[in-house]
Amino acid sequence: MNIGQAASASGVSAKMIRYYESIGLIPKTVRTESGYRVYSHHDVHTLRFIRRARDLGFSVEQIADLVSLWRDRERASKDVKAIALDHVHVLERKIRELQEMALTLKHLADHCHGDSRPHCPILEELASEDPLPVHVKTDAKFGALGKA
Amino acid sequence: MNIGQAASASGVSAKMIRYYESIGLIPKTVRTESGYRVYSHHDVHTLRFIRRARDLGFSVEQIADLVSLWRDRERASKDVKAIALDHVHVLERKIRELQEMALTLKHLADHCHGDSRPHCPILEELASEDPLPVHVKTDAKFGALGKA
DNA sequence: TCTTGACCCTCCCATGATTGGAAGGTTTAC
DNA sequence: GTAAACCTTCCAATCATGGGAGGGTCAAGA
Repeated sequence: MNIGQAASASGVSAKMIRYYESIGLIPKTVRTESGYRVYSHHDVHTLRFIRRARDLGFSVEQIADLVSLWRDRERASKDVKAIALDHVHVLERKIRELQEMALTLKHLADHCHGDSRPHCPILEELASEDPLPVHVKTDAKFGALGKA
Repeated sequence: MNIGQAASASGVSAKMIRYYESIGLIPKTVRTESGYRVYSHHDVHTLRFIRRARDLGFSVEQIADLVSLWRDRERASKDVKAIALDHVHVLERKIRELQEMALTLKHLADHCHGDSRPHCPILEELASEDPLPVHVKTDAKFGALGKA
């Protein structure tokens, strides 16, 4: 199977498959004489595993750990669970941060007439010297939240 | 005021101040003879405005719009409100995505004994050929959610 | 057999916001 | 006068992903 077929069978783009190979998340494949990468159904299975883990928001680093646990028949399930729960906590923290932002903003927007006049509590609040009301005390690292 | 003082007064790092200048979010400042940037209290006020908007998760592009509306005494408040509400919707979508991920993961973790034995429903689910249960149907773009 | 289009290859670049560092000049306080 | 604490510019890295250029390969049809 060529990379394109492996890509559509796994849901991981050809670009990403090459990238995963380059960073060592997946091993280097066999190549044809002319240099084309060749994939087996087993490889596709692994790629699908990776894609599912990505869909759950795991980082590539965590996925590497999960894949190696997956391959390890002697693994302890607590090791897997620890990674999963750790990630749950990260997700929950992000969720809380976003909720605080959304709540604060909604509150501000509620108080803005939203008409053609210039008066606007949203801008006033942003321009204020006082601490932002309730909710907001952001971990600024979170920044603009990935790309839209 | 030097850039370091402006940074600590505004909460925006010197690095970021230079960056904001380089991308045109803030205008180029006056310089001393020796090339040091000089900031006024007014500049610091603007930087603080920017920082607050960042804390609420606005992108630099949106902040540019907000700053120009802020400066515009003839602005219509509906323009500001539109940006804010648009952002609220983006936030809410992200929140929903993360909640789906967290819920799915928690569900899987709940069914994992987390002991020293290898059996693990989390890995089984990731390795499964079937669609992920409930919750998950991710906008993969969201990926690893910024940096930990 | 030749051509064409659909593949594949490897590089490099860009994203967004931010931090880090190197190499070098300036200011300040002792 | 010197050392520390600033400042300057430029370059690189982060993380996962996509885009594209420039070039080779393969399969199907004329």
